[in-house]
Amino acid sequence: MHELCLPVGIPQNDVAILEQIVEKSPPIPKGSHLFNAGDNFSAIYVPRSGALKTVHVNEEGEQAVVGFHLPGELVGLDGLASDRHSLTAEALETTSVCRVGFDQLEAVARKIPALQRQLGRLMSKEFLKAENHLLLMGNRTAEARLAIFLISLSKRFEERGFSPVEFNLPMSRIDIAAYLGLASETVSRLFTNFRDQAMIATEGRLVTLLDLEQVQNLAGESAAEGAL
Amino acid sequence: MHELCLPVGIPQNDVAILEQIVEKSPPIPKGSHLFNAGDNFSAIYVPRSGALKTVHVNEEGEQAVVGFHLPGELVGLDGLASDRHSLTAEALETTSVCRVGFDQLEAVARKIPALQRQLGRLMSKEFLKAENHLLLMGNRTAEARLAIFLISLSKRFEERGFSPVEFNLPMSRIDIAAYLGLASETVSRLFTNFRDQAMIATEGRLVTLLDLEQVQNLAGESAAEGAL
DNA sequence: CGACCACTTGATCCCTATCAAAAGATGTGG
DNA sequence: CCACATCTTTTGATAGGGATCAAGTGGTCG
Repeated sequence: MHELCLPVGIPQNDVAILEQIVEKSPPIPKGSHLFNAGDNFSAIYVPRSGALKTVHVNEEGEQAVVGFHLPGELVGLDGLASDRHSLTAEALETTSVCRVGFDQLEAVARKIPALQRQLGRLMSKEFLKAENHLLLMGNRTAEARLAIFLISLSKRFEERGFSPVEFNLPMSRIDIAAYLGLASETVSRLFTNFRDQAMIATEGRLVTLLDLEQVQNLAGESAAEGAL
Repeated sequence: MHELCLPVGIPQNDVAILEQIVEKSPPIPKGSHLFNAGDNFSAIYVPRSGALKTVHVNEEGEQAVVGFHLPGELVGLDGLASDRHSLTAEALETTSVCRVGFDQLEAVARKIPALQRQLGRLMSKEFLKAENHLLLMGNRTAEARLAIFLISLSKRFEERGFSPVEFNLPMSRIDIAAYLGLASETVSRLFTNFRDQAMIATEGRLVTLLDLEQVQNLAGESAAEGAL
């Protein structure tokens, strides 16, 4: 599915039509921006390889990470409400994306009711992600936040055919901290703790989950819920 | 606009059509549920009077407040992704709502492209609200959170033709705390502090903003952003 | 090779949760 | 209409989790 740059659950017979409006862009380098807050909203994107983060930068320059986007995951719907992006999307590593012009997508969707509904579902899913993120930030210990984060990543990698127990984090500790609402020092310390308890092994950004059950314990039952 | 049970920006000529699919339900009493997490998703709602909160109740029974919904504000889109509601909507006081069957809304939208786009915008706006809530919870002091909350409420009341400086909170301190990710004691103390500094006056749930500028200072510039 | 980040680890402090208790509210049934 | 039960709100005391400040190490890129 994500080879076709289409995130999820599109009926087979509609794929051909969609393929026509998908543009494959050249890879963008690490650190560069796919779009910036304030840019006109013209398209949604799906990474084919690499990874993105979406961030909100406030007036004081602090940046809050709103989401991470692995291959096959949607980016860019934040611009739909006002025709301008409210977030900035930045490549965490060299990343190639598929671009789907929104006007064209709407035109196609108008002809195919099933696709129209899928589009609505897709938006709603983005909403649920934000909601889950919210629940993560509200009233959980730093330990639980990181545990939930690791489990969420594990699931997402697994869904994409990668190992759920050993993966490379595309993002820095600083980004993780900004995503979880913590200080980067705290995140670093937690990784150390988890390692000392033999729950995980780390080597730089390579993470191995050694005792998944224990991680899930720390995460609470909430880990069973939807992927972040 | 909210007299017609339609939240925002619907072109005049489409209103007549929409009126046909809007059902006005009898008022529901305080504490009762408009829908529960797990319920089938069949409609979206707009309060005409009263107020609602949407909550996520986890396995341990703790409840996180995801949003408050004043008259004219949309409720229920959380169910779209999976055809089941992920949240519970509870009346904070006696509340009457308009119900818009989603199948019917989709059918109408299919005939009117402009409406289709509005619907997308509406969903995206819900997404932005969640995102703002997220930024609120991440890395802000309790003081700043409450200040932002008060300013957001002020704006929303103003948009509905009520006084922006004196209003009755429909929700308890406990609900506010659960929304802001704080303990209810902390919220109570903050109200006291704000009152002691002559920023606000309170009498139970009646709040008067005495020094809006100072409240905005505490909130940081972020208060200038979108309504929560 | 040097400058600049990312990361780790340590020490300290402060904000806010938690525990406790009392004083309003609110609502119910007799 | 009052009395009792229950919930909300306030205020106090205490403790702890995580932020902050600081310094050193390691990795990366120009």
